[in-house]
Formats: sequence, structure tokens, C-alpha cells
Amino acid sequence: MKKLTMEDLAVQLGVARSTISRALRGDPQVAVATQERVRQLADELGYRPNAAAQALHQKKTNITGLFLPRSSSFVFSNPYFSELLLGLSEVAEERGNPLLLSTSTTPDYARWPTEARVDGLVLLGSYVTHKDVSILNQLVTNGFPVVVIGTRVKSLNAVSVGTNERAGIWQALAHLKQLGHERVLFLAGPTHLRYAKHRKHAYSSGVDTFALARDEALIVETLDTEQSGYEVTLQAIKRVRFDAVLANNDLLAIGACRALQDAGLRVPEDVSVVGFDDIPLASLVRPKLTTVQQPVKALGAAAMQALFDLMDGKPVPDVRLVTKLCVRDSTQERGAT
Amino acid sequence: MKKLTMEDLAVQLGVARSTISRALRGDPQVAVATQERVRQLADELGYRPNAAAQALHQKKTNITGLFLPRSSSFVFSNPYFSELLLGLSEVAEERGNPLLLSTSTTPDYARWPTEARVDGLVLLGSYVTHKDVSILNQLVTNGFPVVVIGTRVKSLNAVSVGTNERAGIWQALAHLKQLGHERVLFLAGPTHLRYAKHRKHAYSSGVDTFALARDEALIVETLDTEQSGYEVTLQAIKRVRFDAVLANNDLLAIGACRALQDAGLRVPEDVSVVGFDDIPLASLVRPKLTTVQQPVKALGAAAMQALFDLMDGKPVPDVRLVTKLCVRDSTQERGAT
DNA sequence: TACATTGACGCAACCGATTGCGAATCAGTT
DNA sequence: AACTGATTCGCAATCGGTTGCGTCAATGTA
Repeated sequence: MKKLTMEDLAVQLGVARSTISRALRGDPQVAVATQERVRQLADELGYRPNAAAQALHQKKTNITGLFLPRSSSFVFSNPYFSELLLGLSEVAEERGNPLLLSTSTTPDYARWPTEARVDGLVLLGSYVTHKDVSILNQLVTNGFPVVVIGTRVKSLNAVSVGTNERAGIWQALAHLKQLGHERVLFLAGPTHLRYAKHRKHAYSSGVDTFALARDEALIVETLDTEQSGYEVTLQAIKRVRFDAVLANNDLLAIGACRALQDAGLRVPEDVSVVGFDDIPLASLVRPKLTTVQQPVKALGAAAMQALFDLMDGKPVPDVRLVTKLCVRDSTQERGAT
Repeated sequence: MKKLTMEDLAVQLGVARSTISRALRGDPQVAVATQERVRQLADELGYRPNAAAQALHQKKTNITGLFLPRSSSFVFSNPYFSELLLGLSEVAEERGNPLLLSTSTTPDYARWPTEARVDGLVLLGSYVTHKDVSILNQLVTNGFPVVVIGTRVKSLNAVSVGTNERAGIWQALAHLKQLGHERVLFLAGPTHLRYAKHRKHAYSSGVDTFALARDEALIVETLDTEQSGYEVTLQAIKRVRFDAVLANNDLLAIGACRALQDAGLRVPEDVSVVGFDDIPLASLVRPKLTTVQQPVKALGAAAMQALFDLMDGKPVPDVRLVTKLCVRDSTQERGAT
């Protein structure tokens, strides 16, 4: 790979490096004529400043770190992340701030700031561990821009961008209540993760609020895959009576539908099913899934914007976007044909 | 963000910067005792070398550029890319080479090498334009490591990693022929893109090879979305007779199934449908989609490995992985119940 | 005791861009 | 002609690591 530095330009034009630098950035200290000559030669030769040198001097890389602290196989096979990445990358792209991606399961992201690799960090709150919190707080305390997406993490001082998930769960429960359902099976997801824990709490409180049947047997822990939704639902059918299913996410809900159908139950005639997230797949399956829509893409965009604002020294409040219930074909009034 | 340089360590230990540097990298020129003292202080203080400074000196960033030259909305909503990214990131992660992500539709990636931002480049062959080819060839000529995934691009000297797609299409056609089908509707995808063009050619030649009905009306251009597959198939039903559908990708095939069902046709009893790619969704829809499996994740892994080999100066041949036909529930012998 | 040899470390230049400050040039004043 | 002031530009230091080469002390040898 050939090099091409300011020095090269300088010699060819018979001026000093400093003049090249100033000319390229339009310093009024340099005569307009000279600026023109420099610029012309520069893009004739296809000159571009060395990013490392610039970063070294101005202590700024124009790179944003994105940390998805799950095993990669989870991150990318879950459509949620695709949408999120879309929102993130669009805003980042616009500012010319490429994303540095890490999917390591260890908190290696902590190195990036101290190595001055990135100007800011975006990560997912749902997977922040106890150890992460102290690392992150230290960064934040030192004024390093950090934005956490999703579930808000107590005791973490970073800016948080997420949705009002409790309201979302309640929207679903209210919908089911209104349709006359009483016993709602809740596929809780991996409750050792924050987001699942929160949604589970939301379910519990919602059950009380809307006077639905309160029964611990209706709450089942799952993974967050379609397969898990399928298996768990199959088991639940034999074990407990229910007339509706609310899932922690759409994949689980789709798995549940499959299980119900395989067990000879009709959706929505016999059992209503509600998902969460509204991934693209939700409107492709049959029946189309009624689900709580997370503005995931908007979430990504908002997070990236918040990070940029932080980097620009603006004050940044937490952001809570609102969910929306998308009623489709997997829910129906109880007892209707 | 506080700094912490070798100078700081040097002062605290009363030695020179150079000694710190050498100690940290185990230079035998430094006494073992000194090395130990330095190392200890270093991780006591959490010292990490400045990446920009290192990159500047050794002309190496340990960052790999990943360029997905479609509009972001396409990139991330298509599950194909998720799988690919998974394969790529796993191998990259292992080597400690984070990925720098760009989804710009303009060839901005060309800047990264000249700005010394990345050590190598991975991009998708399907979306390489004419202009890209000359830019890329210039990079390759200068010895810059470039790997292209997917369709091989003529006149491009970069290393290519892909699957044998023609064989894949033929596998599908052979399967349909064997089931007794004659008239195979081909949803060609966006044929202005290389991969779609190639698959279309494969279809045409395959039709001859397997003595299937040759009819231009059976070949229809589409986008690469489920919606497009749906619409195009609906139109085709009214216009032309066919007993099977072969789609350029799974989303199209799923759209086709939906259209057929909406038109009162049963899959596979009335019409067999075959997809391409085997995205996760393919085995979730009803009926489960018969499809040509692309080892997409392996493709990503192979591409990243090829790039690293290139960067290490090893000779790297092109890679062609093989496809596999996954027979599921969307195909059936013609005329069977 | 004098000298060669080796081990351990420091000095300073370098990577490429940025920028404070001083120097040179030129026009305008008196 | 001498001086002032503005305009343009170059010198050199800096960012943080890396590395060739020189220095100094300790050890070994005659």
C-alpha cells in the first residue's frame, strides 16, 4: 500500500507541510490562491489524511464503539438486533462515524476507550452484568460518552434510551382482558436478563391491575428462541389451563402458535396469542401475530443521536419511546367463532 | 477522559519511555526484574497503549473494514446478512480484529484504506458496481487485502469467496423435475444485480439440461422482498400456467406461498415451491420451505479467514463452498394427494 | 592495573498531521 | 527613506509509541 503524506504534497508545491494542512482546512491565514492549488493537487493525487495521525493529535477518532455483549449467534439470529443496527447505522453513517463492532462475551469493550479507539460507546442494557456496571460507571465518571439501550440499569449513570416496556405489557394484557380472556400464559424469556425480568414484573402487576387470573403456574421461564417457545408451550398445555398466551418476544410467540396448532388447538379461535417487539416476521406468519410494537429502529437512531449529543457536550436526558399494540389475526374475542 | 501514557509510567519508575515500551513487549534487552516492575505497575494503573499512536508507527490498525454497499434498510432486514455477519464476526473476534462497519451506498469504503483506517476490506460482490471495480483493482494492485463475498466478479482481481450457485439452482430444478414438474416459474430477483443475473442464467441453462419447459413468460423480475414475491406471483397466476415455483431467495418464495394460498391454491399439493438460501425463517413458515441451503455463516467465516491469510502474506485461492438441497414440506410429487 | 566484553538502559529520531509563534514580504504612510 | 501594519508562510514542538544506536557500568581476562 503506497503512502501519500502532506510532506509529498508540500514538496511538489514547494511549500511547507503546515501550509498544506492549513490550506486543506481552509485556514484564512493561507492565501486563497494557494488554497486552491493545494486542494487541486490533493484530489488530483487522491490524498487523504492519515486517520491515525489525526486521531493521535486531536484525541478523537470519529469512530463509535458498538458492543453487543451476547454470543454472536444470539445477536445476529435475532431480528431485533438487525432492526436496531439499522437505526444505529443510519444515524452514524450520516455523521460519518463508522461503527466499530464487538460481539465478545467478555467486557473487552472497556479497552476501547482507554486505548482511544473510539469516541463513545453504545451497548445493550439487558446484558450489562454487575462487573460491567462498575467499569461503565468509571468511564462515565471520567466523562466518557456512554449510551445504554433498552432496559434501564439501576446504579448505572450512563444515558439510557429505551421503551416503556411496562406500558407495553399492560397494553397487551388490557387487550386480552377486553377480549374476555382470563388466564394468560406468560412466556417470560430468560429472566436472569434484565429486560426479561422487567417484563415479568410488568406482567405480574398487570395481572392485578386488570383483574386477570393470578397463578404462578402461568409464568414459565424460557430461552428466547422460537424452539423454546414451542417446547415450553407444549409442556404448558398438558400442565395448566389457559385461554391466551403473552410472550416476552415474537419468536417465542411464534413458537407458541406452532405448539398450539400441533396440539390441535386453533389460534385465535381456541387460544389468543400476543407477541412483543413486532419483528418483520410477525406479519409474515399465519395467523399474523398480534404484538406489541417496539420502535426498535427508532430506538437505535435515538441512541446514536443521544451519543453524538453527549460527545458534543450537550446535556442529554434519558429517552423513553412508547410502544404500540398492533392487533392482527392471532387474537380474538373469547368464545367467538 | 484521563490519559495515561508510557511517559507517566516512566516517571513513576524513574526509567525512560523506551524501557517501558521494551519491557511491555518483552524485549530481552531489558532486565527481567525491570520487566516485572513495569508490567506490575502497568496493570495496576490499568495502562493500555494508545491505539492511534501504535497504528501511526506500525502502519497497522488491527481493524477490518466491512462494507455492505446497499441501503441499510436492505442490509439488515434481510436475514441473509445476519447470518453472514455472524460468520464474519466470530472469526474476526477470535483474532481480536474488530469490524468497522459501513452501509453507505456510495463507495466511501475506498477512503478507509487510503486513510489507513483498516488493514483489509470485505465486501459483497453482488453489489459491486463498474466504478467499484476500478477502485478495488487499484487497491488490490497496491497490495491491499480485499476479499469479495458472493458472486464472483469478472475483471476484479480480489480474492473471491462464494458458493457454487449454479449448482444450487440445478439441484432445485433436478428435484422439481424428478417430482414430475414441467413448468417452473422463476422469481428472478433484481437482475440488475450480479447474483440475481447469475442465478437467472443458471435457471435458463438448467431448464435445458433437465428438459423442463422453456418459456420466457416463466421468468419474472422481482425485488428481493417478501412483498414483491407475493405481488409478482399473484400476477403470474393470472398470466401464465405453471406447476412449480423456484425463487431467487427464501423471502420471495415465502411471498409466493402466501400469494398461492390467497389465490386458493395449495402448497405443495397444487404447486411446489422451492426457495434459495435457507434462512432461519424457511423452517418456521408453514409449509416448511424446501430450499437450497447456502452455507452463509460458513461463507462469512471463510471470507474473514481468507482476508487474514491475505494480510499475513499467505497465498489465498478463491473459495467455492457447496450448496445443499433441503427438502421440506413445500414440494411434492405432481398429482399426488 | 589496564583493557575488552557484555548487559542494561537512555537519547533522539521517526510515524503524519496540527498549530503557536516568529520571520519574511509587500503595500501604504509620513 | 524609514517605519508601521497586514498578509503569507515556515520552523519547530506536540500527540504517544517504537527502535537504532550510543553510553555507562559491571564483569571477566591477562
